Amino acid sequence: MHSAAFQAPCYDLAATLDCGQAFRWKRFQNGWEGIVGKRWVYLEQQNETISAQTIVNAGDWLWLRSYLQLDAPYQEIISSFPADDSIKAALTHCRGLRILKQDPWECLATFILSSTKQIVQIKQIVELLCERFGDKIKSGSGIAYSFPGTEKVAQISEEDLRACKMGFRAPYLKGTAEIVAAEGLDLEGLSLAEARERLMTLPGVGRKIADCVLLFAYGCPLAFPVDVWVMKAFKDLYFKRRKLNLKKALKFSESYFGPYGGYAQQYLFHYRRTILPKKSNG
DNA sequence: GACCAGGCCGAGC
DNA sequence: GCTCGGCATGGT
Repeated sequence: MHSAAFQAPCYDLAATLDCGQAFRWKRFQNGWEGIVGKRWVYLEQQNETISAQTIVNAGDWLWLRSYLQLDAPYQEIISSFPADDSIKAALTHCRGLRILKQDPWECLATFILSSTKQIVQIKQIVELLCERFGDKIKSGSGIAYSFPGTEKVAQISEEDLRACKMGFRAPYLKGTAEIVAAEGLDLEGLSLAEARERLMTLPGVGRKIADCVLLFAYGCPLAFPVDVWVMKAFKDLYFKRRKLNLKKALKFSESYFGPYGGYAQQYLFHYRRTILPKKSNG
């Protein structure tokens, strides 16, 4: 076992790992187990410290610092939000919620699988895909599985993919895997709009999924995924007596929330999904 | 059983 | 440009 400890002030590890931006973390012992790249990792938080354990040599741990975004300018981020009552409430509800920096292919693939699925189901589909087609990895509880790469997924038959319960998303995943295996996924040097446009050429990838990938894997803090929960949050909090459609929501998302809008999005998403539904779901 | 889920795509206006 | 139905499957 290899261990390390990291200072992590204002970091809510549980909220961050379980808020629906990543789908492979599981509660384990007093913390969380997951796979980052080809490594199994156990994470545990105690106050302002996050401790980590791996089975294989963890090297300099920079891969984990990057994944957890431990060096993100958190105070700068949250103080850049508009100071309205809705943002304040969302911040109070989940202070310390962070945005991870995931592997681009895994993020892209899992969000292709996410459309019109509940988060618990997305996790099940991803787990099946990894168990059947990922590489075996030693874990703290026995065996875990890596996320299968583009070449691997491109080789799987649509039938076998559907058997992982992904339904109509199977040809999208396979098609995107084929393209990314051949062409890569390098968005270096592209503007946000160009990167989004490029991602949206892939099968099964529209505006929402493109923005998820840009926010959760490429570190673009202006990407702002608008999904059903964000629409509900906007209606409840910002468009109470006004009509709202997707186009208006996108315009509002781009103009109102500032340079770290994507972070604000995640706070509103988590707030609306975990607190407000108990009051009303319309 | 009805309704909905971190949507996208193609057809028809 | 827009709206709308279809798409698989399982949770609530």
